[in-house]
Amino acid sequence: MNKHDDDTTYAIGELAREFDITPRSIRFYEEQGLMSPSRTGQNRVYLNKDRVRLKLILRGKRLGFSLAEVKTLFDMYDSNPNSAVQLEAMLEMTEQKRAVLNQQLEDIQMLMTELDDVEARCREELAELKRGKIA
Amino acid sequence: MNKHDDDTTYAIGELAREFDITPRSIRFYEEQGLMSPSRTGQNRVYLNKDRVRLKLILRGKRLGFSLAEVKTLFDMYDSNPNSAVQLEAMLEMTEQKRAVLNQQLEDIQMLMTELDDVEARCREELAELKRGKIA
DNA sequence: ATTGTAATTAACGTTAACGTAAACCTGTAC
DNA sequence: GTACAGGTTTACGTTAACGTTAATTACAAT
Repeated sequence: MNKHDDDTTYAIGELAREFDITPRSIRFYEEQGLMSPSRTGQNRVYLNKDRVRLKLILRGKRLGFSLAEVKTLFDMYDSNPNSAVQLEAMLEMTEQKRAVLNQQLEDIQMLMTELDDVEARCREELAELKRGKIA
Repeated sequence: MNKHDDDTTYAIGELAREFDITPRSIRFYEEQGLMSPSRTGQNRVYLNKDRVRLKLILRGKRLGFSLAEVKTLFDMYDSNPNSAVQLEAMLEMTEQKRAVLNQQLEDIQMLMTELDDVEARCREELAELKRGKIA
């Protein structure tokens, strides 16, 4: 029996704490059509599949996907699971993100070099100040 | 004589086309205190130093810096480059940014790895589909 | 003189992803 | 029974970085 058994249920606050987000965010994801938990009376009850969905949403965000993009992927998966079309759409999206990340890497390298320059000039001027050359 | 000679001037539309942004954006950067081009009558005239600034702004954006953060950096660089206090403040700032950039590098590496995983699983499932194992 | 192109300021509109406040219900603890 | 800790809906507020008119100006060509 696993800790995250299939019939374990969660309140909204529990999930919020576990993933370090606010209940508001979770309700917002539902409002955007990304989750649809069941209810007990008026209270939301989350099953393990909902928890997994939430995890996927957050990972998507970390990967730089917007909620709308995540929803697109979910919808495709829900309507036609494991279809070649859906898988290829997914691949296309990851490729895109990869390109963005590569661009960012390049930019960071360049900025690092510039930081080196600025820093070097700073240190030089500081040294001259201390030698009293400018005072 | 370089193509981007020191006394070459640019109209706002030229810069916009060169960097593939709108004139509105350039005016907005000025409004935020990131640039201050000179004027001919009421028209903005950009020199090479302005062009360089714009380049830096856009690189900052690609790096995920907000315009406010870029402005902070500019202000530091512009203000009193000869005072020891300012120089050391600048050094501290660059060190901080360097730390942030290193963190971002790490994050990007991790995201890349995650993308690799997602992609690999996609390709596997696609392969199985094509072998007719699921059909 | 008119058309066209590029520039200007001013000011309201937009998007994403929630934050925040109000007013309410509800089960458990004391 | 009352306080409290959680849950609920509704709905307006927030931030960044521009977009999008509108109304006007100025110069260049036909």
